[in-house]
Amino acid sequence: MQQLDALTSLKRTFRRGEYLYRCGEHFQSLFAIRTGFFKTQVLHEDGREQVTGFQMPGEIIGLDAICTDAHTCDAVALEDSEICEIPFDRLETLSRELPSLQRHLHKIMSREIVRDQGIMMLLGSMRAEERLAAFLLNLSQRFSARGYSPTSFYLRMTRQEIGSYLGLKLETVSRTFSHFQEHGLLNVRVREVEIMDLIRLRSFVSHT
Amino acid sequence: MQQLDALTSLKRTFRRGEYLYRCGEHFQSLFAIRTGFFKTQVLHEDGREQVTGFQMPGEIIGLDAICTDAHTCDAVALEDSEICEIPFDRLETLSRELPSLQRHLHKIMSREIVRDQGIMMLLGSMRAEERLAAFLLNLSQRFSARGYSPTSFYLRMTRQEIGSYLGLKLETVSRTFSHFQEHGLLNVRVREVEIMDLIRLRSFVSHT
DNA sequence: CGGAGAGTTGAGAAACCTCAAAGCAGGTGG
DNA sequence: CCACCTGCTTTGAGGTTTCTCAACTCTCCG
Repeated sequence: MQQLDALTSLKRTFRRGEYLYRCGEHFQSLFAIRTGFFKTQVLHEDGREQVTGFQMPGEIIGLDAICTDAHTCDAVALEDSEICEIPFDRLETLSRELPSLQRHLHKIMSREIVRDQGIMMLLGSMRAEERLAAFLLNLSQRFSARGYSPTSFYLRMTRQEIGSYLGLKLETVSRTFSHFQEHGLLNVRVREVEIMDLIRLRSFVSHT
Repeated sequence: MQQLDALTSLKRTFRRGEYLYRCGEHFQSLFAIRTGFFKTQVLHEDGREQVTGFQMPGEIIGLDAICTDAHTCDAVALEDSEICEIPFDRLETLSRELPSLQRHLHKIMSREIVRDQGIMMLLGSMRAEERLAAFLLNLSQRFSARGYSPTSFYLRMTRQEIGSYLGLKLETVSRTFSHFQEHGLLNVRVREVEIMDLIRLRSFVSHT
């Protein structure tokens, strides 16, 4: 347990807009978010960007870098944040001694794979309304799990970042928000979202 | 080493169309493909399917199931295949004793995460021609790495399966193949593909 | 030789994107 | 403390890509 504490004792803070790491940098540590909000993104050579995820407190980032010892994406703070740095070689050493830690690490990596499958589903076979509904429900569920309101929250990311994540243009995201509002599903005031009809929003994702 | 051999001694064969596992089944083992070809797919409740990957010899499948002890997708043989079953609890036990095995496992899981990121990029920000070009180049590279021709190969999957993987309809896949052929990039005869201009095909993905 | 599944091609419709203009909000410097 | 500036958001109109529906062809088996 002392060892576990030691493993998570390295804390650092980041201002909004600061990079936690950049694509290509040498990999040494995973990062656990304590407070704040991050995005991860892959940049294509021609300037196109793909946001690959939005991370909240309690989530681990950097797993993609293990396979090549170099980060394969950027991680950027979307608001002032605090993270724990977890040196990966020490995590591996410790997980050889603690089977429960080993299993936990494997589950975290596996969960990331499952999360990515869900995004593939979203990008590959849903239309704009379904994608945005799925996105909002995912945020709702994650805020809820952290003790915040599942129906009322503040978006830390721009329309363009949402669009990049969902494979849509920012105008389409904006229009879809307006569309949901017209139909009484949401109240949106720029980044402040209030879900008015969670049930109907869910039905968008599962059947329509 | 004896232990490693024991770990991979469970072999099974599958006929084309047979399921290696199905979504929801209890998770016990990872599977290493020895010969053959598989696809993995997620089925949505309303019948939509999303192909999440095509797997070749040497690749490991089942990693998604670790996090919940249940498979989150189906794995189906696309041709007669042979696999090694790797009981996961024994793999974990052994990897606690062999740091190099532990590291290897982590790299495999991380590589899967990176692969998924690449697909997100593809689905989120590429158009049909770019997607198909990227897909073909990926196959080319993987066949090449296994000692087969990088320019001439047989597709084990249907147009619909390619389309599902790439987030396109089968007609669009078919048209895009024809389009590539008209422009002298490929020769396609149904499932037999010959890449005529690898360079130009690459330029499709990186810049156009 | 016949049937079933897979693939190709065409025409029209729908979804989404592009370009453009205008409105808003938040931060900064005077 | 206010005015301005910048970046973000909204909304509209028209264009493009991809989808849908349909017909036809091909290939592989039995």
